[in-house]
Amino acid sequence: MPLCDDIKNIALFATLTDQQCKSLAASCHASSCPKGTLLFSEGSEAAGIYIMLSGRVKIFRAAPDGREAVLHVFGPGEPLGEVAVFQGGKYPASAECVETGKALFLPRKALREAISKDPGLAFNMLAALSSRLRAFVAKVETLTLMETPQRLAAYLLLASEEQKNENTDVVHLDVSKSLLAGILGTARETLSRCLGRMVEQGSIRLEGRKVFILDRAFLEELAKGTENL
Amino acid sequence: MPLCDDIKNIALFATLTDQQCKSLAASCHASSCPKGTLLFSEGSEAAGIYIMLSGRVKIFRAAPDGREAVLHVFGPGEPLGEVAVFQGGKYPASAECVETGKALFLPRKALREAISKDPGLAFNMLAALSSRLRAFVAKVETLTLMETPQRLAAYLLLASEEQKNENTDVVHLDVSKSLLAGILGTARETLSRCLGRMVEQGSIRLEGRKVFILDRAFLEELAKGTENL
DNA sequence: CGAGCCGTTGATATCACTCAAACTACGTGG
DNA sequence: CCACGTAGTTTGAGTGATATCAACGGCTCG
Repeated sequence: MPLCDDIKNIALFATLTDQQCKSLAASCHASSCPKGTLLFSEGSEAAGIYIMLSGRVKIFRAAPDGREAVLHVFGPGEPLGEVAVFQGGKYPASAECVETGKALFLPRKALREAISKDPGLAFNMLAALSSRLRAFVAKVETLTLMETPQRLAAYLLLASEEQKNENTDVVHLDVSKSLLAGILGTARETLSRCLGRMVEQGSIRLEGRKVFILDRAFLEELAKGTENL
Repeated sequence: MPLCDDIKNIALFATLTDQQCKSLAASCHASSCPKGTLLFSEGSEAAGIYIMLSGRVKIFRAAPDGREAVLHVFGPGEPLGEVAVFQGGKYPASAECVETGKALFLPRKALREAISKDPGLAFNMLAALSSRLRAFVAKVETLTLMETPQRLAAYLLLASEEQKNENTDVVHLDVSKSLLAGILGTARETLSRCLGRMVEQGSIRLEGRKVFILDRAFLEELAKGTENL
């Protein structure tokens, strides 16, 4: 069972025994997701959760006029759609693949059974939701009290934290600039202008999707609101 | 034990047996919270969760310049601070009492033990966090794609839904207008102006903290973005 | 080669924040 | 009973930032 190995590599299921993994593997299935695939849409009945094995998904809410609010971008190992399994029964947002990959689907019944049998899994799930909540807290904070340049600076610094495997000051944007604009809650044009001003001001250098941080201190001041662009 | 009765009335603990309630009651304690009390502040080490028995608390993040982003306002029966119990160990935001009342404190260890013993409680907790996440999804959506008048209209309609015990079209604001401005992610002045325009336009009537909805259809159109103020 | 997506730049208008001031309601203490 | 302080609220005027509309160049992919 190749699925079994996939499951063991998911942080959420790290505490499970081989036996439990097999049992889970029996009720779930993997499918390939070309870019553009809609995994589920807001308001639709929730059949279960998805976990990306590869590729990338954006979670968003769409307005009638076509604009959308990006809530998260999830990569491999991250579960999506759990909220609907535990409350309400319907997905609160839509999920669309933005980078071709594979997704694992796990029916809600199987997940609930696994949780009720294993308190460890319950705690992992609680921790996952909690960390999601933390992300939202940060998002609401930036949306409410920061303006676009500050949000952008904060994003770049955070991304460089996460990518500190390479100890240089290079951040590789793992999303398109359009999507990044969505993540920051602004328009493509505004993001473009902000980046332009940062380059002009000398705090960063741009090279495609690579961002070279030239003046980290300045970005930090900017994120704190001490400085202006 | 009066605490035991209090615990049974909390939705989160509805599934617990009398025995389990007693055990929980033994490890928690209630305290009075005058308006202005800071229950905890962001970044501080989390000792456990609080559950309001009466009164009201606002959860917020503060910026260095004194402005703040209001994340939630919780009333009786709602737990706060759970995120830190399951992940990270530190509170992600601050909690301040905005209406004098009483709060129950439950140490994290006691909560974790209770959850590991009772899958039902684990599911209740997962449901509570999930519904919190739904609230955040809605909040991020309004912050990202709506402007203040639309957010206000959406808030009024939602509040009138929740207060449909009285079948009239009267919404009683349970928070001060300043706090409401914080909840909507805007400035006091802007909120004041928006309300003024609504009154002028004829869709609502104001009387202290009471809002009379005169033209519900208009507010609905406004919230959808179809109409303007 | 054309279609479509991505990214940039410019011009314009509008919204909302900031600063500033007055006005209410409420409770306290003289 | 009134003067006073505080907290809450409203209004005005000015300014800055961002969304929107529009046009253009680059890129990939069929």
